[in-house]
Amino acid sequence: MYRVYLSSRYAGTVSDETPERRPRLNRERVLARAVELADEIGVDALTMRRLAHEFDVVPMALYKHVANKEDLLEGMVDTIIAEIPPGVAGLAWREAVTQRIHAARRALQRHPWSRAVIESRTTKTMAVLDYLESFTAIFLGAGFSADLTHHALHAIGGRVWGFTQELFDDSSTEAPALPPEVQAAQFEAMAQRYPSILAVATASPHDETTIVGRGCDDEFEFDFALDLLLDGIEKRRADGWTSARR
Amino acid sequence: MYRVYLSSRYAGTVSDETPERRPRLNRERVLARAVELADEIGVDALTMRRLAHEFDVVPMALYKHVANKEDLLEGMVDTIIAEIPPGVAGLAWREAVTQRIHAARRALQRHPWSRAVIESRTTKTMAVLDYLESFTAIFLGAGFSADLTHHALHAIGGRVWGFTQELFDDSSTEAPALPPEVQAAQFEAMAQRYPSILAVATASPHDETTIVGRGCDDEFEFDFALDLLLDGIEKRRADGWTSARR
DNA sequence: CTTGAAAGGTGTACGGCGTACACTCTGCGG
DNA sequence: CCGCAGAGTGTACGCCGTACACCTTTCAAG
Repeated sequence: MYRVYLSSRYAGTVSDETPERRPRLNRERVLARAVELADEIGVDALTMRRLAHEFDVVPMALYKHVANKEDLLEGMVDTIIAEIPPGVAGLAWREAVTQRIHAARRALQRHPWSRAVIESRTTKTMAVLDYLESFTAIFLGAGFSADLTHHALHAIGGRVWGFTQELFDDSSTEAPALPPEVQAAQFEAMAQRYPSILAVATASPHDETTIVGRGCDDEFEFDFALDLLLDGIEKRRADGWTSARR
Repeated sequence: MYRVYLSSRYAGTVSDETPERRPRLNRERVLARAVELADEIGVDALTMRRLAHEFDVVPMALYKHVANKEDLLEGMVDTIIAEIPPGVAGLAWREAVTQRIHAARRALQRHPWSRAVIESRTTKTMAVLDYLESFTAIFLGAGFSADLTHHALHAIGGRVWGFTQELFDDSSTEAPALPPEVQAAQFEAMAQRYPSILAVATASPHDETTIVGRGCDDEFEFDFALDLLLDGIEKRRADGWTSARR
């Protein structure tokens, strides 16, 4: 019985010479593996049991390193936010903002679950606040009033993380190859009921330079919207906008 | 035994005269009660079991009316989208868009869970597409190119529903009255580490016309951001913007 | 080297979830 | 009156997060 228990604590090797003891868990290793696992199987499939299994450990073992699942997710967010490279100094505010947002976007896009998790967390961790602080400082440092900065940040919203506020979820998996006559019928019904949507949806692949069949270019959509917002913010600032008389 | 089974199918009355048979369930009643219940207890607490309990019915009874929980949520979304009043005709495009968005916002704000549920659904229901069609038609009808309309819709994104892309969750419940010296210490630490955030966060209550202590005005933030976007869209259109050379 | 406490890992168990499946009962058109 | 489709029931399964008591390992102080 003692042997059995011990053997369960050794890694894959069956021979008991040079048993190669499995390293202990710690919060960092738990979080790092959780992030990887969420990347692989999706955050919904990430359960305490599944994660524990990755370490050949019983589920409750994780609770020595994270308080509960909420704490795990919070720690995962902190982990990936730490991957955002720091901003470069000496840029004009608009370049600084754009650069920072794109850096965040690149980092967080590696983890498709980040948007849902970040947005569903209500309490902000220090890592989050640090990023937001660096972001806010850009505006104030460029001479923006606290008032305008406040509203600008609200307007940019989740885009500070590089998130798009998606409307159509284009990344969805397509329906698996319906027979052509059914597809044609669907298209016809669509054209009848949703002529405007159809006109718009089929517009973008018509550009001669674009690869045919390609849907929307996320990056382009993102930059388009961000430019709109920054244009507006710049103009409000030049006009000396203030919210005082509201 | 027969009596027992029967009695369980009668409403509150104990006397068995004029037994007042409980009306049968149907999809509409299930969805309507689900919406109410989600409003009351939050969508996370809305479970098949809890909802069934509302009807004094066994959980599996619901499955005669909805395919599964996903279908339930989808139906709930359709139900509240149906509450959005139709647009009024004959407005200039910008007024039409603003009016439509505010109508959606008013309708959906009555259901705080709507944002999370709508955004986490990947497949669009007919009600969703109908709304989007009416929205798209405004732009095309005003002479926007399909190209610009496409990108404009992406830029507006979730704001077509009146959603704000929140950054700070101001609606969170405050920490329950810490001792004042702890609060002061926290404030001091905050001021040290997050000076910019603090400056911005405390800026808005300083307006002389605002009620002191009031946080951000959601409605104002929303309109501010929407104006920014519509300004930009209007300008792109006036400039004959096109995405061709990208 | 011994020891003892802190920290890491185990095992069992509970209550909750969505829902599959087989059933009983009800209402209604013939 | 019958029979049948559809409504509602009851039981059960496999997941989930995690409380609690326990055992084992580690490591610094004696």
